[in-house]
Amino acid sequence: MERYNIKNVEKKWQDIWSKKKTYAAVLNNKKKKFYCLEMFPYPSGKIHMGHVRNYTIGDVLARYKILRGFNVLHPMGWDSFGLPAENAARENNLHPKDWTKKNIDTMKKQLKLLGLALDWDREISTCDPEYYKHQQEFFLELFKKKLVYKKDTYVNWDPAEQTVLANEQVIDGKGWRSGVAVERKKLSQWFFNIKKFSQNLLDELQKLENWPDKVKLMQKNWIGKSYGCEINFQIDKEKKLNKIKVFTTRPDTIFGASFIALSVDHPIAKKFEKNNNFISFKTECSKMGTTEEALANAEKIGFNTGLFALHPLDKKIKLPIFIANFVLMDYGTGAIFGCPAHDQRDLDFANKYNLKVLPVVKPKNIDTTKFVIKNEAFTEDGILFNSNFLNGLTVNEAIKKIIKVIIKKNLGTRKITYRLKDWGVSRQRYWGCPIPIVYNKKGDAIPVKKKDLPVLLPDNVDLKVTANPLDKHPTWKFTKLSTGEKVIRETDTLDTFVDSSWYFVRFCSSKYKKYGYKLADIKYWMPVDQYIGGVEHAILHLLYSRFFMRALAYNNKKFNYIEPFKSLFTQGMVCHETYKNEENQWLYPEEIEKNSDGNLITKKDKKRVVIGASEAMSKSRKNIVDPEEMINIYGADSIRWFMLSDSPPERDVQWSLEGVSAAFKFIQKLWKLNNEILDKKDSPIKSGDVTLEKAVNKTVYNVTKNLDNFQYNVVIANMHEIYNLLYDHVINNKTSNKTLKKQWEKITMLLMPLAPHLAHECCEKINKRYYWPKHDSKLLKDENCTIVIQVDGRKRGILEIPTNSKEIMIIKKSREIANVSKHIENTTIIKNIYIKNKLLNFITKK
RNA sequence: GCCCUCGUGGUGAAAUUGGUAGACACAAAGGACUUAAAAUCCUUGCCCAUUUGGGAGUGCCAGUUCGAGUCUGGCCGAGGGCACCA
Repeated sequence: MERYNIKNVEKKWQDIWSKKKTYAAVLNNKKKKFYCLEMFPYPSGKIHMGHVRNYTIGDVLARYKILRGFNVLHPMGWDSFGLPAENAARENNLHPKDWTKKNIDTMKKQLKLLGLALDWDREISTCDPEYYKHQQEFFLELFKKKLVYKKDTYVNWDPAEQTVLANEQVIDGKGWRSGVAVERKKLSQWFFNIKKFSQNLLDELQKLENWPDKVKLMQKNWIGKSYGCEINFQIDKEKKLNKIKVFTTRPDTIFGASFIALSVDHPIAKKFEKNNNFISFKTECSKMGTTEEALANAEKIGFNTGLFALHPLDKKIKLPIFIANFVLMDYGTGAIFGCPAHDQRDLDFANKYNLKVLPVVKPKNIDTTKFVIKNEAFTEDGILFNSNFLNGLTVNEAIKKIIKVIIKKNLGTRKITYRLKDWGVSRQRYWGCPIPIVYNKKGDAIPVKKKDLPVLLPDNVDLKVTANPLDKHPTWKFTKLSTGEKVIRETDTLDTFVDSSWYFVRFCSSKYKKYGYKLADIKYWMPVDQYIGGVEHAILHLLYSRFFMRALAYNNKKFNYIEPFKSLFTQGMVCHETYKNEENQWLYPEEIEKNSDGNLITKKDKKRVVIGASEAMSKSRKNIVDPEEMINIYGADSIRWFMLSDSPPERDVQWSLEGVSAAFKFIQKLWKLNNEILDKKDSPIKSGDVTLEKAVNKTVYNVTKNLDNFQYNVVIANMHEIYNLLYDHVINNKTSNKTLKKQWEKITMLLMPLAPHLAHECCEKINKRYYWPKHDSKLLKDENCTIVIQVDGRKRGILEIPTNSKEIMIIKKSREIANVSKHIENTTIIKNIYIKNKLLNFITKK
C-alpha cells in the first residue's frame, strides 16, 4: 500500500498552485464575485496559532465559494507599520524596515505552508511607500473636505512609549501595548471628524444583517446616542458673562435642581485662573490619578465660584455655581445642573457641600411624606411632585411637557448628544505614515502638493532618542515650498489604524499607481462579502473602517461604498493549558513530559509541574505551540482539520496534541480508503448501493448547509460519519465498485475546502475536474422513518414504518408493541397526538 | 454600577428550532490480534434490575405545554463590553 507522504504531497500542490497562479483573481464582469477577507496580520516575527485558525476558516470559505462557481478574491497583506518595529530596532540594532521585511518573509513562507488559496499577486504592505503615498493623498482630500483638523487637547500620553494613544488604546487606564499607566497631557493633535458621521454610523449599523449582534451592540454603545435638551441658565448680576448652556437627559427634574457644575475647562472657569484657591483646586484634581477607574471612583470635589445662576422657570431660585471634577468638557456642553435627589453623583456632591436635596420624582404607590432621599438617589420611573405644572405626570410625560415649555419660552432646545469622540490620529513615532503637512513661520498648516507625494520616511534615523525620532532628525523636517519659502514638516505620523482602514479597498487594485483605487475594480469587488477576524477589533478597526469609507464617499458621488464589510464573522481564540514549575515560573509545553504514573514533570530535572487554567495562547504565559513545527510533524491538512473539528469557529478552541494527532490519523485513514476504493476490481450491483448513494447525498446536503452556516465543526462530524459508513461498505464489500467510486468522488470534492492537499491528491487519480456536488432532494426522503411512541409523554417504543403511513396504521402498529401495550392496558386513551413521521403520543386517563 | 452573552457526560461538543438528549470526536476502562510494544479493531460509559425493562437527568427553583436543552419569570455561576456620559 502506498503511504501518504505528507511533505511531498503538500509541497507538490503548493508548488502547482504557486506556479499556475491558481488563486489569482481576475476581474470578470460575467462572473459573480465573492470577496473573502481575513484581517491581515501584523508582521511580528512568526505566525501563531491564532493566525492559523483565522486563515483556515477564511480559506475553507474561499475554496468552498470557488467550487460553487464564484469569482473569488482572497488576498493577503501586511499591517506593517507600528511601534514593535521601533522597539525591536532598538534592541537588535536592526532598522525597522529590515526587521519588518525579515518578518514578512518568514511569515509569508509559513502561510504558504498552510496551503491557503490566496492571491499573492495582490500582496500589499502598509509600510511600502507605494501604499502609503495613496494614504497621504486621501489625507489631503480629507483635509480639503474639512474632515481632518488640528486642535489642542488633553491626550492620553503613554510615558513608556512616549506617544499619544487613542481612547480605545487605553485599557483600564493603561497603554494597550506598554501596560503602563497613562498620563494626561495637552498637545496639538490631528483629528479625523468621525463625530460628524455618528448618526449615519448608527443608522447603517442596524442594516448590517450579517454582523454579529454582539459587535453591533458594542458599536452602538460606543457611539452612545442620548436624547435630551439644552437649557440656558442666566448668571445672576453678571451681565458680562454669557448664559450657561447645560445638557440634560432628565429635564423633568428641573424643579429639583440645586446647583450648577462646570468642567474645569469650561470658558467661565478661565475667569478664575488667577484665583489661588482655584489653582490649588485644579492641582488637587490633577493629583487624583488619571486612570479611568480612579477618575470614576474619585471623590467628587468642587470649587465654589461664588456666582449664582437663576432658575429658568423661577427667577427667585438662585443656584450656586461650582466648578467640579466630575464634569467633562468633551461631553454635552461641559456644564450640568445638579439634581441630587435623582442622580447619584449629584447627591454625593450635594451631601459633601451641604446643598439642598429636593425630591421631585417619587415611586408610584408611595406617600409623598414617607419618601425621603438620604444616600441613595432615586433614578427609576415614578410620579412627579414638587414640580409645579409637572406634578402627577410620569417621567416620560414630564420630559415631553417640560421640553415643549422650554422651547416655547425660548429657554433652550431639544438636543441629541453622542458619546463618540473625534479620532485623534497623531502619533509621535517614526515607523508610521508621515502626515503630508508643512508649517510656515506663522504656524499655518499647508498641505503638501500631490505631485510631491509621497512624503517619504528618512532611512537614516536615530531610534535611541526618546520622544519623536522624526522631530530629532537633523535635516528631514526642513524643506521649502515651490516659492522658496522655508517651511517645517509635520513630524507626527498617522495612527496605524488609519493604514488598516482602507487596505481592503487597495486589494481591489493593488498594482494601480495613479490612485489608491481604480473605480472599475472597486465597482466589481467591493464590498467585502465576508470579513473574518477577532472580536477584539469590534470597535476600533471596524468602526474606523466604516468611518473611512464615509470620508472617501463624502462629496464624491463616484464612491458609494460606505459599508465596507457586508458580513462579519468573529472567530474565537486558540487556548492552551498553562504550566508552571514549583518555583512558580511559566513553562513551555515542550519543556514538560509525562512520567510513568501519568503525571506531568519537567523534562530537564524531572520535577513536578503545576497545571494551570487553559487560556488564550500568549508568549508571556508560554502556553504557545509553534505552527510551523506542528506542520512539519503532522502536515498542514491535519492542523487545518483539527482547527475546524473541535469547537464552533466563533468559540474558543482548546489546542491539544491528542486532537491534532487524531486529525492526522483521520487524514491517513482517508488516504488509505481512497487507495482501497481505487484498487477494487469491478463487481455487480449490490444491495448497499442505494444505502450508500442516499447517505452520500445526505452528506452533500448537510455539509453544504453547515458550510453556509459556519458550522465547520459539524461539517467535520459529517465527514467522520460518512467515512465510517464508507469504510464499512469497503471492508464488507457491501457496494458495487462503480457506485463506490462515483460516491467517493463526491466526498473528495467535499474534502477540497477542508483538507485541500489530500483532496487534490485523491482527486488526481479519479477525476481532475473540480466541482461542488449537488444533492438530490428526492433522495433525501427516506422510504422508512422512525416514529417515537410515547405514552403520556414518556418514550415506550419506536416504530420503523414506511414514510407517510396513515395515522390509523401507526396507532394500530404501536399498540402491537409489547412495551407500549403494557403501558396502555387498563387505561382510557383520551387522545393521540401525532406529529407526522416523527412521534405518536397516547394520552391516557387512569 | 449599567448593558450583553453563555451554563448539556471525565473533556470538546451535536440536537432538523417545541418532538428519541448526548450525533461526531478526545480521554479512560476492558477485550481481540501480537512473544511484546506500537498501530489497528471491538465493547463499555448515571442509578436500579440477570435480560426484555424501569427511573433520574441539559446550573438551580417555579411556570406554560400531551411533550421543554429549546419558550416565560426569578435565582446562582462564568465570560465579555461600557463606566464621573449629565
